[in-house]
Amino acid sequence: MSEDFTDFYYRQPFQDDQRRTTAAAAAFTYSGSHSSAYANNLSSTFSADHSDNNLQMFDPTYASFVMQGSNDHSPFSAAFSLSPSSSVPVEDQQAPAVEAARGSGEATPATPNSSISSSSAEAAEDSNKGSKEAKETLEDADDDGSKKESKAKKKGEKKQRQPRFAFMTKSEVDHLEDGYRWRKYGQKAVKNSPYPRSYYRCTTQKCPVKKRVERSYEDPSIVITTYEGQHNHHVPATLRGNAAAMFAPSMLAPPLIPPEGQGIPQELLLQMPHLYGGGGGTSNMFHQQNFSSQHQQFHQFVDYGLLQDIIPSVFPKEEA
DNA sequence: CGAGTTTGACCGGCGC
DNA sequence: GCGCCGGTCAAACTCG
Repeated sequence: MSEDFTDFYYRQPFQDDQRRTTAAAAAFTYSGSHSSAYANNLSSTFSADHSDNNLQMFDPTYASFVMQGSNDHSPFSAAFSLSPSSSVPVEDQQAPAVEAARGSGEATPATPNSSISSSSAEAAEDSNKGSKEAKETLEDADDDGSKKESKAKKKGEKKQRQPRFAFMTKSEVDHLEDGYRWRKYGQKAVKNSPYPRSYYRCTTQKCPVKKRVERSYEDPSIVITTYEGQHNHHVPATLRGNAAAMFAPSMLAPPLIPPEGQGIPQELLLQMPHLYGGGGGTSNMFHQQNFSSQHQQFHQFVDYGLLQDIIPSVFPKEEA
């Protein structure tokens, strides 16, 4: 099905962190150009990660989403495609996931429904991070000055891991504007990469959302942005231009719909349940079509605010 | 002066 | 137990 992608720009799962790669789930790709604050000719790969609850690992190439064209003025086109986990001839892109799976004991070919154990590595990270995030949230909640005390205090508790969404974005700009305001709270060198990873928190009070931004060491033109958590507020209205007006309340409670479709990546179901009509088809449900026929699905997807949240200006405003 | 960034220290988990 | 590592803290700093 990869042949269906005429404008397949870039596609590969996480490669910066093998452990996270195991959880890098559906990836779909879009490319387009626009003239906002973002870099022109931007293309992204999206991955969703619900690694802490019943992660299902599947080929990150399983689903793809391509769009081209651009902003308000220019013509716009989009394509969406789902393909069985076989068909992507770009071999190196699945290497990290597979290797990571091997690392956890089994060379799971990362097919949908291979409910994974692969998350073992991820789970390790999860538990690791889980407690930390627990502490964080607690600190946010009770603003006593002594973080370390409270952290030790509530050590036992584990906060459930927030859903994570990662985007691989071809951009020269590290920190992509997404409509929210972020405060950087850390930066770390990334192992095996010359590029550091930056940590951001949403500056809105009590908003738990964090994001990490780093460059792919394999392709420095790729920026990997990982969002974690859900905004509990709307996009600040103060942002440049009319950008804010275009934002949907993103990541605002993405619908957690029980996966019914067999063979459909759970992550995709979680994000785009409407696209599957509750069905369980495993074959290509969407092929590249012209924009008009795709637009509706696309728009529905946008309504969930994920991509729009990240790169809103790529999305068409409104259509007649 | 407030908001955001930088950066070294620190913490907890994990593997050896 | 020790070292490594990812993630976070927080003081100092910069910027508007």
